Amino acid sequence: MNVVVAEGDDEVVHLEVVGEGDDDGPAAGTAARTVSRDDWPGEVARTEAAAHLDGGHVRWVWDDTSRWYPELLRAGVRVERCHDLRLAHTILRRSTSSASSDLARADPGPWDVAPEVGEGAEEASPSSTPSLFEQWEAPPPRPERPDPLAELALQEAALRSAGDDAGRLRLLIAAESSGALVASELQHDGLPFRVDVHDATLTRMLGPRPARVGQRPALLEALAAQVRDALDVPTLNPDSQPDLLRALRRSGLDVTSTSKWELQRSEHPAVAPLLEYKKLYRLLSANGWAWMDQWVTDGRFRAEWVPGGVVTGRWATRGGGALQLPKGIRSAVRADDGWLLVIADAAQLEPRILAAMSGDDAMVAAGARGDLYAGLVEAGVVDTRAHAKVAMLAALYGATTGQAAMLVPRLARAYPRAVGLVDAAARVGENGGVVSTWLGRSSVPPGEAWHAAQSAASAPDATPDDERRARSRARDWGRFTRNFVVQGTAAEWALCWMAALRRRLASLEGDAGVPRLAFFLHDELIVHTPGAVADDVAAAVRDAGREASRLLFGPGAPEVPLDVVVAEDYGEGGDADALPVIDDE
DNA sequence: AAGCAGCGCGCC
DNA sequence: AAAAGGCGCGCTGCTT
Repeated sequence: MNVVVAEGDDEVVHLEVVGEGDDDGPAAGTAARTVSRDDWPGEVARTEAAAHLDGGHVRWVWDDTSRWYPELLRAGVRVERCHDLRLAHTILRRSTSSASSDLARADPGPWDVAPEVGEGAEEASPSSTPSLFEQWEAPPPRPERPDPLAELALQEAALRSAGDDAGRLRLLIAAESSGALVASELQHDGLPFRVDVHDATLTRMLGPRPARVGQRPALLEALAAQVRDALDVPTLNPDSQPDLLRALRRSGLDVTSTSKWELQRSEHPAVAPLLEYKKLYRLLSANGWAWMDQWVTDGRFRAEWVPGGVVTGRWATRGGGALQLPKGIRSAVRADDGWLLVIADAAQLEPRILAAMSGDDAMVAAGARGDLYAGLVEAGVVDTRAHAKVAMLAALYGATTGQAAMLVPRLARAYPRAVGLVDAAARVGENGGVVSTWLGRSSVPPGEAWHAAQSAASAPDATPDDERRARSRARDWGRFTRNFVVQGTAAEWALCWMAALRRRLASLEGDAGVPRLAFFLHDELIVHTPGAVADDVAAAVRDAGREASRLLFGPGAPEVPLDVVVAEDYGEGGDADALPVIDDE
């Protein structure tokens, strides 16, 4: 049963019950209802409960999960399933599988706008002066009230037009929508974060919190003084890149930037304190006391999670830098008393996804015993694990120089199907084409500037510079599409994993409470759980991983090994293969 | 004063 | 002397 949620005005919500659905019969008492805004969470809860009594399911169809679900969560109401029309629209509009549908061919409309920022977002501010672009172009589409029922019908038609690909697209949309529910829940529930532990870390690393904002903590100030001494510039502000670069060069360092990798190659007494200064400065500016005050409330770190925020289908976040939580401060992520964290990581996900989607049985076999990189060594493809990793990542990202130049061809000989798949995706991109993930999320075509560069190079009066630029842009886009198919399919696996886990967690309620997803990071997740059911959660995490592989690749799908740790804090450890590659032979 | 580009670096 | 995909974010210093 679908219930289409449409806004009436500020006071009321229209609910249109639609019997249509994949596996549900017609709904009893199909009807439209209008409920007051205050009553609607209760109405949602009653509808869910009634459906479950019948052994059925409700799918809430709404324009934008982030607009409706937060207020349900605040009222203590959770839903099992939804269909997020905006996210589905983006997928269907771009997918080459539904390119001939009315939905894909229509002019951009209200469903093509970016999501609103934040809960109860502020009204759009009237822009002061229209840009030149806005003056010349037609005005942007009127913010007419989108009609969810009409959009749902368009989406159903688009899915029907996809023929054999419809099943995969339906799975993708279901997973994307489930992800939207998770995203709202993650923001609502938050990640348990101990400010006392974090403050202790900051104090140990930086010195006590300065009394004044903008004042350097003591240890940072001491390092700044060492840098000034070593460079003999008493007034140097090490935070200013231009000033710092000038001072470095005056002191005889042969550097063209102030970046870490370049400094590390220089021998000078200023280098060590400067690198330490930069490290601590980063900690202070990105995750210092101000960050903690702003983003940690009531013992929870809360970020805004943005499903589909990356073109490949990965999530983005807004605020707090949730996807960049440095390893060094993760010990502050601690379970509540009596609770535990279940921390799970899909090992070497992207290479395994590539092996599975390309049907490269040899590469699947190399990963079957656990460590895929070790498997490459055992198979005699490369001589060391480090080389295996460099070769694999080079194939995924399109590196062509350095060690990759030697290693990738060996990989291609051993695994022609896998390497062939990403090479083919790269060629499509180099030619300005569009590629798609396993479930059918398609890449956006290159923009106007890209085509302009290509035309310039093929013009009769093209200079060698034009040609070089065009080739470079083409290769750039090829690396993007090369990676898109794998990164995007890995994101689909992760969405399915999370959706399958979410369903399992709902049935694991213990006396002390319900285990909740608390964090998600591309191929890694954290569940905050009552200690008594932590082992059940760990098992559910593994089961969900197997389900994700089956959903994407069918019954014989290769397994993605999971590192699952039950712990009190997020602490040290984690993925041993985290990027970037350190290429010191 | 506010917006933006580039840099640098954190994460996967 | 850089290199290979996707991001977010804070900072400086420039422009408007």
